[in-house]
Amino acid sequence: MKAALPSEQSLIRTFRDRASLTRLEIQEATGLSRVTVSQRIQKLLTEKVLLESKSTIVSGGRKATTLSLNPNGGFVGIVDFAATTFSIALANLHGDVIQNTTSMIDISDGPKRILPEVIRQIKELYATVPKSKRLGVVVGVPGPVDHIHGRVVSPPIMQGWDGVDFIEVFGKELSTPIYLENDANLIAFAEWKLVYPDERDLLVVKLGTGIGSGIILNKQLHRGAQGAAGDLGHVQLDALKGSACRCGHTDCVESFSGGWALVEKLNEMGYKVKNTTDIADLCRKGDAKVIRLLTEASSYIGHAIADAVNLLNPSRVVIEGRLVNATDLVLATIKEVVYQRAGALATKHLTVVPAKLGTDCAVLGAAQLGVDRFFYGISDS
Amino acid sequence: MKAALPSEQSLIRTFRDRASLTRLEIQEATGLSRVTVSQRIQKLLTEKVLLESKSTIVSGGRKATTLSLNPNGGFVGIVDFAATTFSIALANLHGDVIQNTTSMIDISDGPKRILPEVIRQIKELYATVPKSKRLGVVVGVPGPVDHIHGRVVSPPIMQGWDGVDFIEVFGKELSTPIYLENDANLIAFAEWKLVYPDERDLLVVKLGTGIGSGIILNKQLHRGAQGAAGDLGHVQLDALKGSACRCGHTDCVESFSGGWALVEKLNEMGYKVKNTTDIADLCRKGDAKVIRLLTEASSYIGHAIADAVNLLNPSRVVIEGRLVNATDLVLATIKEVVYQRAGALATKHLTVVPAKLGTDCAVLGAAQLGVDRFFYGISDS
DNA sequence: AATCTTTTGTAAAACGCTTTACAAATGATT
DNA sequence: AATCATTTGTAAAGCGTTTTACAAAAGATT
Repeated sequence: MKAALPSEQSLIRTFRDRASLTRLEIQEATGLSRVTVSQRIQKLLTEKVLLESKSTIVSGGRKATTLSLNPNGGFVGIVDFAATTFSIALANLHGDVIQNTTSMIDISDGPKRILPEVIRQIKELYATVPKSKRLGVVVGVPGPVDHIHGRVVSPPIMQGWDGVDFIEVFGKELSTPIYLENDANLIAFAEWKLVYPDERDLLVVKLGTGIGSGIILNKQLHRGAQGAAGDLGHVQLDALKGSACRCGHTDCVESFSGGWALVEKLNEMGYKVKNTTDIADLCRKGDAKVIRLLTEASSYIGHAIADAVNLLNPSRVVIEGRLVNATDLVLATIKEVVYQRAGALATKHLTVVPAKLGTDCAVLGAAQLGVDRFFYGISDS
Repeated sequence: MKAALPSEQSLIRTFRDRASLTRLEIQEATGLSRVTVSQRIQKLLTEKVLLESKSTIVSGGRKATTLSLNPNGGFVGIVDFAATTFSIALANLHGDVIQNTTSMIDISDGPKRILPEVIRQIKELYATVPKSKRLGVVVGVPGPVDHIHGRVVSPPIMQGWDGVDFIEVFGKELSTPIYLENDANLIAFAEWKLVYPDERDLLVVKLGTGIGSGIILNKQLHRGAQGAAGDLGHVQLDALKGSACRCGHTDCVESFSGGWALVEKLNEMGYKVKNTTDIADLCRKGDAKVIRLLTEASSYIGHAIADAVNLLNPSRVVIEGRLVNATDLVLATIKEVVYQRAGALATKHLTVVPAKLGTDCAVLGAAQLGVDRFFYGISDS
């Protein structure tokens, strides 16, 4: 395949932000001349990269024909690991997830027992897309990712996975580009691209078994020098004196407010809970003790977020997690603490909202990330 | 003046990073063809935008002629406000500060008493550069900057300056573009461009009367949604219970570790100190009590930096301020706390160093910022 | 001094895109 | 049905750039 013309590239790229466009809108968006746009579109239509459809735009003159990207022009494979599940999915160029199967696992069983089945499934799914339309596979993992070496680094909930070279393993099996990404970043990416695409500086906090965050700054995912950015859960608070965290430190926010810590505490208090879903259920039943604990936990989370707001001054903070919807007090407490502790200027126009997307958020984010690769090439997004 | 060709733009832009280049190097850097480079350079040489000089590069063949940007092709005016001084300076296209006069003031005297003299001085200096070579004036202020409206917003040490429209005021007087910038950002920009130009993610902490920081992320200055990013000084620590900060909150790092707080504390302890210079002198004399206080202050600063490192995962942290050089214990304590409290992955390749540039750092940063505007146009840097 | 290597200049052809100009399509308005 | 507004197509000329090809300059090496 010969290299595409620069005009063709930028023309296609305009379809990243808007699903359908008229020729005129493409002219404005790309800055290309009418002639060039006309020529390129004709070519792309015969190649079936673009599709034509009559629009309904009434403008007093000839109706503009609307163009949209053929969603079947390319597909992204998705492998998303979580603590207790993994998902194998497929997305098209619109970022629509057109296939998605989730299987239960215990991730701490380690790669030797889990990887073969994962590889079998993704191989089977990815084989269904024609070779020329394979854009790559995005792999999401619940731990810090070293992007240079393509592996997870000392991930607290992925015991036995330290140093596994995902890019090597999946790349060899699938012979396609592999993009490894931390799941908090995937969630942030999803909320950004699908819900708040115009936001420039966005902080997405993930409250789950662990506590993490994905950071969008200047319309880019910020990963940090080692891919460890966004580690909100291990901000240390003196108020938590002596509280041991699974990360090896003490006094981390997560050591009190992380899902695993709450489960531990509640079991000590005589409850029988296994995970955050159980805790959420107790909240919904109105259990005062549980709600009190969760409120205290929220206030510590608020501390960490307030620090982040002081430092980054985002325009919006999104809070994701099952517990956010368990009781209004979680979000209310976080908001209260953030507005109280962070600086006046940084909080003046700050919005703190719950996440809009649901449980498949990470898969959606992976789809968006994979699609981005198609539009913008190998570069970072 | 007609619009410059795109090739000319990108050709000139290569001189932002390297002072002198051969034609071959320019070809590689721009990706332009030899012919175009040849033609454009000839034009730029006759226009005296570029200067030619024999190089000493020995390569076994004809020696390459080295080209450099004529530093007198444009000039940046600089106004830098600090708590007790203001500087009026002029820089050329190399970013060299070729004029710099500093005057003593008390910034809390307010704009009505201070601005007239500042305007008189910058007007006089800026008038010395020919109209066609005026690139604009960079104004540095010790407070948060609202970039949209061009004013400082509730600056703690700039009493009476809240809401002053710097862009309006200086713009009208000088009829030239005005760029308003927070001084911590200027310092960060200077350390980045002049000392660590290859660093992608850099945190520069400024320890002075107040405590602030400038953040370089993804090779860009991160200002935040309201220009309030980098507010490290008002991270709140529970360990400082009840300590009142001048920002109106309590328990801020600055309320203990800021220069003003240390001065207060030492005076209460019976010392007679006016500013951080006095404190530094006491440290150098080996006063154990002062050193102990400063060490404790450093540990709190370390807490705030550790949080920032967890969140941003920069590859380097630079600490600026008079007190850093007062005793080795400041940097040592900060390092110790950061490495202990921040995550293992984020600190594994982290370097914490004292600032290389001296007291004129902000002016140097303003020069670099102004020069950037020349190279990259109106866009952010 | 002759040769080699590397840098630089120049001219001609080709390419991608823009500009300009004219024309046609298509639906709304009168 | 005639007119108008808007969108779209096409052809020709021009501009900036690249590619190709040939040549010259200038210092190092032999």
